[in-house]
Amino acid sequence: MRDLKRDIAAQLKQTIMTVYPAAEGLPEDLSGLLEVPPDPQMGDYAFPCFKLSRSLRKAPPVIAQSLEAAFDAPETARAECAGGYLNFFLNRGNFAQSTLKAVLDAKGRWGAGTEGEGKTICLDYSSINIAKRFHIGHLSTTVLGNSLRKIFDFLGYKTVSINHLGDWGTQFGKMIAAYKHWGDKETVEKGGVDEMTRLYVRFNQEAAENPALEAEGRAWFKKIEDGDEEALTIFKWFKDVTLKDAMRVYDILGVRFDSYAGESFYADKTAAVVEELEQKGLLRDSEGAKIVDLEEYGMPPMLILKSDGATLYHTRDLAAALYRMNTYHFDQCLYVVAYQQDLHFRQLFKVLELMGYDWAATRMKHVAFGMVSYEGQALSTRKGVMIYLDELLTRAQEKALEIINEKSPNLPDKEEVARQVGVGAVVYSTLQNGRIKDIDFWWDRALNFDGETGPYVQYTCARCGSVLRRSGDLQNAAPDYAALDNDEAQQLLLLLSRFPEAVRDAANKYEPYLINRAVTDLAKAYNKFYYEHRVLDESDPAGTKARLELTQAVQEVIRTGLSLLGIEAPERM
RNA sequence: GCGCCCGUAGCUCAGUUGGAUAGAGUGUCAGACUCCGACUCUGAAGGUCGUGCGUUCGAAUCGCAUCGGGCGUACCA
Repeated sequence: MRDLKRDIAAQLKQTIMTVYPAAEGLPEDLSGLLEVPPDPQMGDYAFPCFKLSRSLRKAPPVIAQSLEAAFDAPETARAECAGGYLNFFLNRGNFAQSTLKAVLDAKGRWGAGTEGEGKTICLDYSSINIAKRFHIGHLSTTVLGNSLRKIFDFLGYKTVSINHLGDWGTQFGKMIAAYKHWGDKETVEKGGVDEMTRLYVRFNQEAAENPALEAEGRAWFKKIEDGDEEALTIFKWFKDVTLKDAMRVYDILGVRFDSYAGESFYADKTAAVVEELEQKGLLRDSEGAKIVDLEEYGMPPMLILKSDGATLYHTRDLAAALYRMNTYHFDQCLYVVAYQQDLHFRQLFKVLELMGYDWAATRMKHVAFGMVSYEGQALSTRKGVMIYLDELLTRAQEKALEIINEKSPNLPDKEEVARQVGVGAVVYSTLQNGRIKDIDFWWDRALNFDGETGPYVQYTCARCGSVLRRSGDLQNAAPDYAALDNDEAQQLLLLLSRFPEAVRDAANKYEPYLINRAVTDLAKAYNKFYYEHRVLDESDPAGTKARLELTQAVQEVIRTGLSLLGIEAPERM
């Protein structure tokens, strides 16, 4: 596509060089200096002349005036000075035509890119624990990671999505012991994760009175480590039951993984890491444990081996990082993990660096996000402060179905649409704000479908589809883009033209909410356009055709944006 | 104590590499729609951008200090 922003930047540069041949220090491409004015009435793009005033030793308004007089590119835009700003108003007809052509030619992939070709990104997200139920505390990592994977796919990267399962540790020995004492196969099969949790809770209760149980638990874990057949069979079965539960939620959300290599996968790969640390002289004895001292870098030491010689998650994470580099040769490895673990990752990356892996400093990123609480209280299964994901998703779908039954009783596939809308509402709200913000969960907020919500954006998309279905023969007319020479249509076109930038912004900052904003802005602008201008007008086929193209472009880009968030857009709702 | 993060409208949050009169949603109040989908649209009200000093032509944005809050701070993950 002809990039109008770049065109303006090029014309502007030429103008500056003509008027002020002595201008110095200008970048090759001025488009980075162009801004979007706060009010669309002021123009579509603006150049702040303050940037030139020092080197030219002239007042910004003077510069703006002389540039306005000399700027001559009517095909692209006209310039108008306002104080120290030079504002550009795009040539509306040309802008509409070129933007719509570009969007529609992209065939649903407007904003896609090839900048990631040949590059691999590992994304570590969701990373659930075995024998624990999927709850709202896991929502951010799952939804963020899924969206980031889609965004990087869209930009041509090869992505590897990894569910780094929490499936290693003494608690699994305890669970086996509990199972041997009080459990039976049928009850666990039927009760799933809940039953396993019950067994674990009972174990801890009884162990408080009967310390011998603790030793039993440790013994079972030792058996897992040593590859005992019975222990491994039960352990693997616990994993299968947990994953089966989780998979139900993943299916509803449309989330998938390329790898489920979790902590147990790295259990036999830690010895080599410890050996390597030893060889490189990084390991030190301290209070009976083995550590890497990081005092020089202002951090507490990283614990590698406990005083009993056992490994820790730190150790397994080191092994995992090296394994991933050797296996996938990643250009980036992202850890979508809550900010509580910030120190852990700073230590991890630093130790890798000290081991001589320079890539750790540049290619590994902790994509941190905020904490989830429930009505102001920290989540706690024990205290009953907990919302499970299947419950949330079920209630969201029920609410959606209720609204559908009321508003569109004759809709086909109501259940499927209710799933898309209900899940859309949950995912949308999770990706609505910067990821570092803490989230306090309230039911009424989670189930609100009015205002800036997923259903609102989905509704707008369906509304576009409805108009397009009704268009009939009007689709065959030749478009007259003068029909889009109004503020509402132009605002839409601007948002469409800026969508690719939003995708890249989201990728560079690991912030899907930027795409959320882009589609929301599009939906709002389309609803306003729709309200002010009738799309279908039998007496004006050419104008109608132009409005239909705009409608189709909006629908496609909203659908693209939603899919990058992990949200589906139903045809009708 | 030290480290990381956060502080913008009643509430939830945006605010681009510093740039024009600090914006949305929600809630409150008041309106619009004979019409392509009323899950729509418009308006009003609501602000010492935690506070202070500094840098700058210009600060919500950068620096320093300070107050408030969250998280972390070696044998859990």
